[in-house]
Amino acid sequence: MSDGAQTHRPPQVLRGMRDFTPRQMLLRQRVIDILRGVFERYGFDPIDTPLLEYYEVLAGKYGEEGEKLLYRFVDHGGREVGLRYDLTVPLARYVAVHRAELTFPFKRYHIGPVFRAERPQRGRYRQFWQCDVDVVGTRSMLADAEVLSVWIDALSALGVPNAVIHINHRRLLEGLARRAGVPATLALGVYRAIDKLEKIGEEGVREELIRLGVESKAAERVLELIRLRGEPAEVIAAARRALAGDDAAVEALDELAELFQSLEAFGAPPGRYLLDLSLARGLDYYTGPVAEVVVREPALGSLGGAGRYDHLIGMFLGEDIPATGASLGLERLVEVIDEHGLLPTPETVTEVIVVAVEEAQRREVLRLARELRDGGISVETYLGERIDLRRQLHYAHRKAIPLAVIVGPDELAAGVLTLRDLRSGDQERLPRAVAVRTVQERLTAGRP
RNA sequence: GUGCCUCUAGCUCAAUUGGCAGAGCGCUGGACUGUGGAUCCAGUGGUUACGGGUUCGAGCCCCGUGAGGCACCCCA
Repeated sequence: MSDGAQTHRPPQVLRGMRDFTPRQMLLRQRVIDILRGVFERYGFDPIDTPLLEYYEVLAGKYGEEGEKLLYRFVDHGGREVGLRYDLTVPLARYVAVHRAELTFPFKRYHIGPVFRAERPQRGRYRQFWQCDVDVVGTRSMLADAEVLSVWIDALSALGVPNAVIHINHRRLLEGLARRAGVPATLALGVYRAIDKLEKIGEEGVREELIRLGVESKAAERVLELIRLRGEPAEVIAAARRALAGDDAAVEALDELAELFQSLEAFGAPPGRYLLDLSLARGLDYYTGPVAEVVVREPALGSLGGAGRYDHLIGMFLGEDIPATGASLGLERLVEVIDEHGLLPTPETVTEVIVVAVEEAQRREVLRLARELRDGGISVETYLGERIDLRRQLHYAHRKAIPLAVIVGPDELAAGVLTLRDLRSGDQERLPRAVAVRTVQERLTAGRP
């Protein structure tokens, strides 16, 4: 607050962070409500954790690239702290802290903001919300299948069109690199390269592999393998032939076979997911099946990432507790929903405004508002200084409030009300006694 | 984090080679004393993102900062 004279800046939000209008908040809340509903129908319970963690808790979990994106600073007590980068590492810390009181397998969902110091772009912010479900304490592929089934239910509950879940397995990826004869030191770069298959094509991947120092024969074998994609059973069979003899890879294929069987048993429609041997995923802590949900229109990259991380919790505990989970990005979901006009959202929560024609009806207006609120209706009365019917209706129109109840001297004398539908312009007179019921009827009638 | 592009009224955008900052929409008031959304009339609109430099003169040229966008990197 001292050098304000030199850098005069208009009031502004920080890069990559934003304000939300009432309309945006109403949409976000609706999306969250839908997700919560799906999560809870599977028996996931909510938890929350602090936005701030000891830096040490977050350090060394995300790989070199991820580490650079951590918000890190020293608090007034001299502690090294960091803003959480995802909800998975805080969960691991949570499990380590609360281990004794948890019932395993522990199923929780967690919805809240996370922070990454990236360069912002469309659908990419420095503060964004993740919506996670995780199962802690079991190696069963049933758990992996369940979180993906949650995804599928969530996406269909939101009406997101053409979202496809790409699934792969970390140890399959490793086997693939081994089989192709890629030296272990190059493996990470190889994963990164093949993950770009969709974006830069086979030719691009080949070039990048060569540039990394992979021999051209090895590069060719990698390309052959990642070309496999599609109907899980077929891809698994083909991969079994290609990777026969590699025990770790075969085991990964067994796990995937089990996962896909379970997924089918969960009732997941076949078109929504596929086995994609080119999917890599960057986060260091994944150890088993990994998945990503992508949507083509608009092209935002992925809407979510998922995977198994059997050693992460062990980093806090000294003893491994296996876990698997799936995460959805709220702002990217909202972006898709907006783009396609799914989930039409009102401008305001107000369902009806009660207006007085003259000062003399003000008390009656408040009394009526009370009754309507007691009937579960969202009601407002005009709070401006001047009672003026025109002004009040203009206000209601601007806020897109659907109904107006008008009380003037005539209505008061006759014990009736005027109910105006601002959407259609229709207007009716009704006895005071049926006000609440009629307003409720008109509200549900006008709703799609 | 690297590179490139952009920033003018609340919004969308104009402004000749450097020469008086404009329009539409919106907003406010009125025509309309019990009726929003239509029409008409009048009014309101600016530290040209911010700070500096060059120049007689900068929205325009130069430097820095901030924010947005695109690509890379990475990812939700």
